[in-house]
Amino acid sequence: MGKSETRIETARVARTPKKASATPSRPVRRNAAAKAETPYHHGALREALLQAAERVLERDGLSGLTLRAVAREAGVSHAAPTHHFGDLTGLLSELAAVGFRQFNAAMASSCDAATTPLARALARPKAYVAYAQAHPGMYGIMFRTERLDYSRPSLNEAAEASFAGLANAVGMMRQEQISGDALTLTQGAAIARAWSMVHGFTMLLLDGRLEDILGRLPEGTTAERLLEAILMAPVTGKPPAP
Amino acid sequence: MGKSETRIETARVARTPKKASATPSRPVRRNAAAKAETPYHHGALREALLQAAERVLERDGLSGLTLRAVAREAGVSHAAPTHHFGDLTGLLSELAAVGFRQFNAAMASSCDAATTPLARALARPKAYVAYAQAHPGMYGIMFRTERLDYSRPSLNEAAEASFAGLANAVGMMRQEQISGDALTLTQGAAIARAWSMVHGFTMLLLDGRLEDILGRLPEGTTAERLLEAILMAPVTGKPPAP
DNA sequence: TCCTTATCTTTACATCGTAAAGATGAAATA
DNA sequence: TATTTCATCTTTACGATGTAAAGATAAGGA
Repeated sequence: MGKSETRIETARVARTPKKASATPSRPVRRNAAAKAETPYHHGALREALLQAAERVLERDGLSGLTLRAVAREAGVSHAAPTHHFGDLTGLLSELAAVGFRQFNAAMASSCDAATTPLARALARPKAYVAYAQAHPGMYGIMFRTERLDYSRPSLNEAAEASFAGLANAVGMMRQEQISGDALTLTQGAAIARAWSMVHGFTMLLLDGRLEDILGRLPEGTTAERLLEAILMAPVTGKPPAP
Repeated sequence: MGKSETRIETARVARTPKKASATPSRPVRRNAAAKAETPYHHGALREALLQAAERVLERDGLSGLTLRAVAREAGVSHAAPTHHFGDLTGLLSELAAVGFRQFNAAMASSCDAATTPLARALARPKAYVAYAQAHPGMYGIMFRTERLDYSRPSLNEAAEASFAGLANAVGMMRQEQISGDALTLTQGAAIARAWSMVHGFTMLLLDGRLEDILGRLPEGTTAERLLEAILMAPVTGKPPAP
């Protein structure tokens, strides 16, 4: 077990196995993304591991994202991540924090680009779904993993910002001031409804469970168009009969 | 590895290790649920494994549901499930099918019990969330696992029935006849909106992400009350201003 | 009665997460 | 400058898991 492991795990740069340092010049290490911003040879491992994790996630999906695979991708030993993240939960949590920041940035820039009130109202949910479609693995880390530690400041802060942005957008759409403290039932329901709808739509879409509906719609109807119809209906359509 | 495994895995009835069958009477086996309905000693293993899986899931959660744990719970060797389910995916898929059948039955009986039109409209989504709250592990198997094989007839059929029930309920609420073949964009949007909302609400609720909202609501507001408010608003409330 | 075959057990192996001990070099201190 | 300290990384090890393959065992038909 240990033997075969060592044989496979060392698919890296062959870093001076014992002490035969024939090249006293800066030992290069880092097979990928080792341009010049890594000042010394050890300082940027944490960041490198997070980038490697993102790469592994996009390449091999959620089930391929293991501690050892990330270490392999970064060119370090399989136990190296332990010191920086402590745990698999730690790595996933920090990666989820990265995802939340990307996610928030994408929604913010999309909202800023909108001009008309209608576009402004649709920009955020459309950017939400678009991010999830573009980064399904990352969205899975953020919302599908049960193994996240929200007591970590970075994750807590990023997720909180995401929620605040949502609540703010809903409040603006309802032309109300959201007092960060208390909420009326109607306000809370509006926020929860918006979040539930877009989150549920995204999950069902990523899981392929909307294919059944999309296939029955008029030829060439895209998921984005369906989302628009979902969002527009409660505003312009007539309410369902009781 | 093999030694310690054998030592731990055999926490069962000590079934005639080699050939020293001192008791030629029916070897009892099955430490749990071995009343009299297991006719012989091998016939009902498939069913027994599914029940064991459900037990393990409720006791140890989603992460504790492993092939070996299920076999252990059923009192058989760790490779026994392979012949019946082929794979971990197979076991999870069959278990998800069981869950979908329970789920559909719960919603159907809840709908039948409703009398007023309003109660009839709220019964299905409330039963949806109630089932998920009562069986979070099972709901996770059904909707959170990426490892399901929908080509299996049992799972495909049960999930399809769930979708058909939803579409039918939405159609009845809109007082329309759903032609099983094609859908207008408005119809598809109504179905997708209903499903997205209740599914998203359930996921956020199970993940504890609504605690933030629930804590800001008037004292003692329960998740069920919030769900009611979400569902009622688009009917009775005024639409959000553009 | 014997043999075929489905069912279950043993054994084995690669992989994973995690812990603990050993090596290594950057930085602080003298 | 020489030495020590300590954070960082590697080795080694262990239990657990999924899965494959071979061996045992009993049921039912020949």
